[in-house]
Amino acid sequence: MTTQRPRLQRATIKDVARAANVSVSTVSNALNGRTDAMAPETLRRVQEAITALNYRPSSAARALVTKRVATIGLILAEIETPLFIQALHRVEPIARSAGYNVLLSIARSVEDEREALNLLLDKQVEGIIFLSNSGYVNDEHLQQLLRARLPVVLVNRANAHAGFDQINWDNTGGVVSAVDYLVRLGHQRIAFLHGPVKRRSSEERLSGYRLALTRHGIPYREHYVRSGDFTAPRDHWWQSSLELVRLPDRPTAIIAADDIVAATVMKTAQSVGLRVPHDMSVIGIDDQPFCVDLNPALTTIRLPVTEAGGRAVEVLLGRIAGTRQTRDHILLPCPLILRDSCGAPPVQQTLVEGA
Amino acid sequence: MTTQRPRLQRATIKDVARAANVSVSTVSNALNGRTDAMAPETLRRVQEAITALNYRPSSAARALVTKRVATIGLILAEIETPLFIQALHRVEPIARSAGYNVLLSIARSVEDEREALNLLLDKQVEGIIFLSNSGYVNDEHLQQLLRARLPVVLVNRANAHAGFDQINWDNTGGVVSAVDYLVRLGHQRIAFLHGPVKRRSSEERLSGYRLALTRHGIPYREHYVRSGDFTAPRDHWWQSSLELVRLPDRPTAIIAADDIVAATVMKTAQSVGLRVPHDMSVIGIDDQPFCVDLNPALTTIRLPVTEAGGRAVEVLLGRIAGTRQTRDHILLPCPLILRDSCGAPPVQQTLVEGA
DNA sequence: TTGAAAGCGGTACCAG
DNA sequence: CTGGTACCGCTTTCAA
Repeated sequence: MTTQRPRLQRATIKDVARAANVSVSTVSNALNGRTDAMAPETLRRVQEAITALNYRPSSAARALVTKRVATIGLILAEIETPLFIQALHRVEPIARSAGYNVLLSIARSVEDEREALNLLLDKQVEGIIFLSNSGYVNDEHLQQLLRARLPVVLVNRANAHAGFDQINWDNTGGVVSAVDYLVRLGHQRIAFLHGPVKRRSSEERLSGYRLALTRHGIPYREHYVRSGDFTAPRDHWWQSSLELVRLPDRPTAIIAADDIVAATVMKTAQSVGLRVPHDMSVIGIDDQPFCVDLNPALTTIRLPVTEAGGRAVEVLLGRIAGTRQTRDHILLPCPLILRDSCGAPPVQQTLVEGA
Repeated sequence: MTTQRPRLQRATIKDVARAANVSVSTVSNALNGRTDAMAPETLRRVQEAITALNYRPSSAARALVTKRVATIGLILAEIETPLFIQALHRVEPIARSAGYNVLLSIARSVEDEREALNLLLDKQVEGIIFLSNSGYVNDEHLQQLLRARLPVVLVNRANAHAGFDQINWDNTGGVVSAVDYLVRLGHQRIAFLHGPVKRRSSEERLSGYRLALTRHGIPYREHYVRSGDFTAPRDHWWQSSLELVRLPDRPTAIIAADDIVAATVMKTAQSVGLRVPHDMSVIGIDDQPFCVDLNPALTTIRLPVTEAGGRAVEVLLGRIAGTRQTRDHILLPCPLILRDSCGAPPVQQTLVEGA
């Protein structure tokens, strides 16, 4: 009376062997493509048994002996912009087509990241991708990965880790090209609303801003630069942009911390009667899908997050396979995507000043 | 001369046992909390050995014998809106806090889903969540899951599957409350730009639209309803909204297929000189983060995707644990989020008609 | 060309 | 309270 247990047992390799009237080794050979020196008849019987029993090799058992789990881990920092997680759309398909599964963890804090890491390590993943914001955090737990020689790729990670492959994007260059573009349009009074300080991306962008200004012989003006936190209430950005817009020497162009902030800036400008881009040019950062649907469509600096994700898997898989020897440090460009939110600065303003 | 192999072996339970001078069973007991009847001294020695050797139990070995891998699978359809994938922010943390890892797959098509499913099955995940769009697709591969009695939760899945737990949201109710709201504001000429046909969500929304109109005694007018595809070029929606806006009996309010389309509608309206909401009210669907930053901030029907994800894990984990017996079929409400894109219909228009 | 048997690293039962 | 040991399902020599 063991009918108590309705849980159907999965067929094992033994069952298949028995059904096909061969030994387990033969089944194993068939399974793993070592089929050259195998009698076609035998192979056929094995395959029939497999389908008949709906056999599916136990990956746990296989992993136990081969020490390969065909899984990589992805630790994704919980990030303000919905952009980062989109990288999964690239990461998983590439991994899967190489026969790898993706174990995902969301890290909401450093402690959380540590915990997530431990779970991945328990699962003995063959490699790990970290996709983070570029905040400076305590990274010590990464050292054990170095010691364990586990393949790791760091994407957009602030701290320098000589031992790991890294993929970043060129924040500085992105802002430089934005400023260049604005100057080319005739702007001189360019404001910059930048993101959280204590973050490498912010520092790089700010330095890009200063660098470009210097190159164009435009003085850096403190009051044209404001910073904020993405997690801060939206009022903050609204307030900052309002102040900017009300300045006696109002900037004719504003580069915003991200697309959302740019949308806020446009809204603020419009609320005080300024037209974008006629009276005020605006540039965002991120290139989120909605940019094109804003009114006007937003010119923005694209962050190549998805591409970075794709490159990350490729590098990681290469390292797992042992193909790749040297440390990679890839820097992806941040192209300026031209749309409708920028134009020449208003001329009458200059006239007013001259008066 | 085995220095050839620098790959450092992980410590095994045997190593720990040896180091602590106890048997493997004792270590295993200590590991699994069967520590009540254990001499404190022994326990201490075991723990010391564990930390000293940096021991980490092999989950593969453990899975092999316990048949539990502490992993669930999530098959996410590649969906137009970036909203769905956000559910991961809720799913993974909940799963992890219950001791489960999440294996993620992106399904770009039905065949892809089938492939992804097979990989998850190979990994012997303990349960699977499907987060899909509500397109009608060939679902036969789900039947094997039913037969295998694998815990499965279907989120936003079109076809009816009596055997599975399901979580959906109330598309019909969402649109009904949007129409109700518009009617309450005084609108009678309400247009509906709806999403891809052959999708349950579209059907439900359309029926909500018709239902609400009927209730309010407003006739259904064909030319107020247009459909489109989210993957279609944005021109399509632009074209549709332009036609709507140019109608001699122009609608005073438009419910759009999603927030992006709503943004396009607002843009189109503004481009022909209409003010939103003064001359034209607009309602979106989704409630994406940028809604609040549009000009004007978009009133929209919220899709509770993230909450659905959270509920899905809870249901799944409950079923895995055997806690849950009856099939769940949860329907989440789609609340109307009031912002600034709706107002009373323009009065002069009525006057013109009367003239 | 196929089969037998020894593990992989744990768990859990049964002795002692 | 602790130890010995038979598996779990598969891979992989090594023989036949």
